[in-house]
Amino acid sequence: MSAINVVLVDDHQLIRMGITALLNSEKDIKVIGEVTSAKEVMKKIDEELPNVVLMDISLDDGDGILLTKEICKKHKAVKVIMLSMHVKEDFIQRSLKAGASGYILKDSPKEELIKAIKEVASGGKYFADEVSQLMLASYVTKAGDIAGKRKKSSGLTNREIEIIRLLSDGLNNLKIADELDISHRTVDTHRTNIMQKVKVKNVAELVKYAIKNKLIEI
Amino acid sequence: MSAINVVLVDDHQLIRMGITALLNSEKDIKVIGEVTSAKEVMKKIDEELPNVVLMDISLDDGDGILLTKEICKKHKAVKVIMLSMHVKEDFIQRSLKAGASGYILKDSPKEELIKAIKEVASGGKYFADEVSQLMLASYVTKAGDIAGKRKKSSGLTNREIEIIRLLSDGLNNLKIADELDISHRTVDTHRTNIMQKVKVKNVAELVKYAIKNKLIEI
DNA sequence: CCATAATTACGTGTTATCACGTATTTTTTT
DNA sequence: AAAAAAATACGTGATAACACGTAATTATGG
Repeated sequence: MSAINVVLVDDHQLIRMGITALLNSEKDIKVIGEVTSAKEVMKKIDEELPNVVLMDISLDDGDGILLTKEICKKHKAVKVIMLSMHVKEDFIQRSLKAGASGYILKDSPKEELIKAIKEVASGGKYFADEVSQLMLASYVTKAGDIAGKRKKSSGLTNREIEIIRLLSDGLNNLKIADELDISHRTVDTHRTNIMQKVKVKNVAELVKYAIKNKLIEI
Repeated sequence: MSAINVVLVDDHQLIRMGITALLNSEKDIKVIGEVTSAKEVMKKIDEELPNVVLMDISLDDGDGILLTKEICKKHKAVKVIMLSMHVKEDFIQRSLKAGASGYILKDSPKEELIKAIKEVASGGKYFADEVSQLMLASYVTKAGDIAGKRKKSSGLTNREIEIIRLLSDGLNNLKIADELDISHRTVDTHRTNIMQKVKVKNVAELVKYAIKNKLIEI
């Protein structure tokens, strides 16, 4: 069989080198491209059309999850595995929703990474043990519905939280509208409602609110 | 000249592989040992007596800073460079106090790591640009003198940092102008320069930058 | 004392934000 | 099925942000 072609997206040089070194020792896997910033991702994917993308979830200049969504929408055959530092329920959910086929941790043993790539390349899914465990626990309690909990504590709706995240990532109304496939006027409405609800009066304060309440990571 | 002997302390497999791969391409530097957990560190250092220790600041089963303190006390000739994921002021301060000779980030370019090792091995000190910048910003307000030592790090001016803080607090140009007793057009100029310097394109990203670099607290 | 950096300030124009609204459709809950 | 909540969308208008500039004063370091 031919080797699995992998494109690596991570802004951490050491991580990139580590993964490349690790994967190069596998003869069935070939790293055909490395991307260091969000804005170069789509171009690279379009060019290389890899079998698997290893996607860092937190890029300096963007959001790995949004990129994943884009990739999955555009190229159905390209499978994405998220690479994350921590086990965060929220991130896992959003990643899956975006279309990721796997979720592993940066301190996973090398065997796990290789297994994940092979599994995903052949159409399957793979999640790190810690992640599977969390998903199971979450499923058992209430079918993974953390939204309900947050609703009570903050009064924000899911959509509003989604928009806070995008706003905090520096997207303007038009780009958010584009992302969510709604009118920019709707985004404006959400924004107004959000500002009122969390009692802030501009984006700067909203970003701080989002960080404080762990809606986003920095 | 003989090679610089390095011992690597990090519990992340990918990071260890990355660094080793990177350093192996340098003929003046030799990785003579890798340690994955805190409790093995001292034994390894005692045995190998390396020139430089690359120390992950956050180990699963211990504290890289405490280990650094121990190493520096016991072996004056062994220099320690901290490896950190983020720019955290208190980590930097504690590391310096513990006796570290350098502080670099895991997403530093490879040249920086090599430069740091060589500099430190020859008795000097080395800090990543982002770290120097923070030290500058932080100590300039206090009585510190470190500002003068590494000032050429392409950083922000005092006024610009002041304005970032006010922007991040949610003040608009007019209020900042009022606060600082200058024209709002001047604030606009500062804002433009800041955005260009830190390479962000709106307030949301600027706030995150400020938090990341500890210019403000949340 | 001279060069450079820092701080100050303004002109002009485009685009985005924010603050009021109103209002329909869809989803969820009771 | 009815009520409530959430998500959708638009009108209008004032204000602010952002992107180009240019350019004159301070400080400050060599």
